[in-house]
Amino acid sequence: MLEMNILRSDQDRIKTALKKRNLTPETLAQIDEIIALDDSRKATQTRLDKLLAEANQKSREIGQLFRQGETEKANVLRNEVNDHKGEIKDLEDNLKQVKESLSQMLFEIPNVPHELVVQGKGEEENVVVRDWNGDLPSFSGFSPLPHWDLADKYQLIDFGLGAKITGSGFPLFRGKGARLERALINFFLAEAEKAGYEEIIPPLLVNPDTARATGQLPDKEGQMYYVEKDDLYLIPTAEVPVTNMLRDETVSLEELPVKLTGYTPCFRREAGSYGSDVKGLNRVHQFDKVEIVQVAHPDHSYQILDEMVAHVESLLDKLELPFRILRLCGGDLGFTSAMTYDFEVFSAAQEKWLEVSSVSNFETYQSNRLNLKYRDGKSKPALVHTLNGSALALARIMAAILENNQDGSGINIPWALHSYTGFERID
RNA sequence: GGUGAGGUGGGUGAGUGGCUGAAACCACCGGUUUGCUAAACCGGCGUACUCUUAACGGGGUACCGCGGGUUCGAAUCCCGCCCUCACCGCCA
Repeated sequence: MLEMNILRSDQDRIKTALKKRNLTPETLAQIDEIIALDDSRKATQTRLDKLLAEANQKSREIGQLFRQGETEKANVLRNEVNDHKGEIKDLEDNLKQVKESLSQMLFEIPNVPHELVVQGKGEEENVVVRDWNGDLPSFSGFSPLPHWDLADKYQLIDFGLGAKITGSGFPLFRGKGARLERALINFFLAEAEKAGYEEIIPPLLVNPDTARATGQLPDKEGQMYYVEKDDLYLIPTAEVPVTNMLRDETVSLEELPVKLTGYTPCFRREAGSYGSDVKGLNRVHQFDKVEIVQVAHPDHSYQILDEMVAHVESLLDKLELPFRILRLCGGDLGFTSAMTYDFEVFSAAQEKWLEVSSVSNFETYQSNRLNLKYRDGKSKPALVHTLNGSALALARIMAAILENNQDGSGINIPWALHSYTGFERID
């Protein structure tokens, strides 16, 4: 969530920037409400502190008087303290309530877009910052099959069995399909470790505090699978457990940037999706993903964002996949992000660009909720910037690899994966 | 799941109702000393909120796992929850 003191001191800039998200006027008006409510919070706080100070003072005197045997005077004071108890209780309750509604209202204000982010309604207005200028895969002598047909033909993925065991959107990988999946995971992890990321294998279920801290709750509650009996959520991305490792921590300057990577399956209910978008691997309830996370000094976070984008580029280069990079416009930008680059890979048979990675700088939006700070020696602890990105999401990469590398009689595995798969071709 | 012990500041750890925001030690920072290092000595050393100040700073409040309660007053007493450790049960 946004920082209250910045919201107060910088509200014009923030309002202007938030307009890029095409927010309703009501949402923008909420900022004024928040500030007004915060004013009343301060007043209540001040009044309460004053009463408590008095009560504390008198309590100390009572102790002294009792020791001196002056019980009468003590009793007078005791009654005085009791007289204010009602008001103190009211103020405390009021304060608690106000704080709660304040944070609830703050949760509803999305992050402030970076100045490079353009205004826009939706994905059509995203800015292509790096287009694909090479050739797109072309096929002669046969018509390319979409990946779900290839998966079937070469027995790589069995969607029917997945549906039988669990339901639709839970693919079952088998044989060379399973090995290719595992090869991709290992390849991505190895590349991340080469780039200096520490590998994490986190829990796949998280408690509500954790889900709240990275912003999945209350925002995306309906998108997560929930285990009611134990009050736990299945993670929609490794970002959730990995970023929460640092919740309520203060890191020293030398520890920055913290670089973490983790492979996990990701679980998403994807309520409301339908049509060709969900065919095959395009949109599934369970998929594998290697995530990269960085915790950075605010002065360096955009440099680090570029570094992370370059890392994802290098992965796609090595996989020989045609891709383009978009900077999301205000309307398409995620709720918690200040700037996001999306990577799209061309899937040759579907003739579609598929989103395979999203790399974002959250600035202090996440760290504020996480209470994640750094200390630079002398000054007070300050909030860090957090960033994360997929490097990469497996399902759609798999789809693109299968479709782009088919030659009519089989599928050629990209060279970079050979040592991970142990085979060079599927046929 | 059962029983027992325990959760105090960056760490170890004292503290069973007021003089304890919290001893002591370690770590850390500053200083004295020193050819350098070390040692010794002196000083400093939590966070959040709030009021005040041009600022340095100063005042107040809250926080001893979390949430309630008792009391004029709670780290300390009571209740609930969470977590850790040990043993038992179950188990990949």
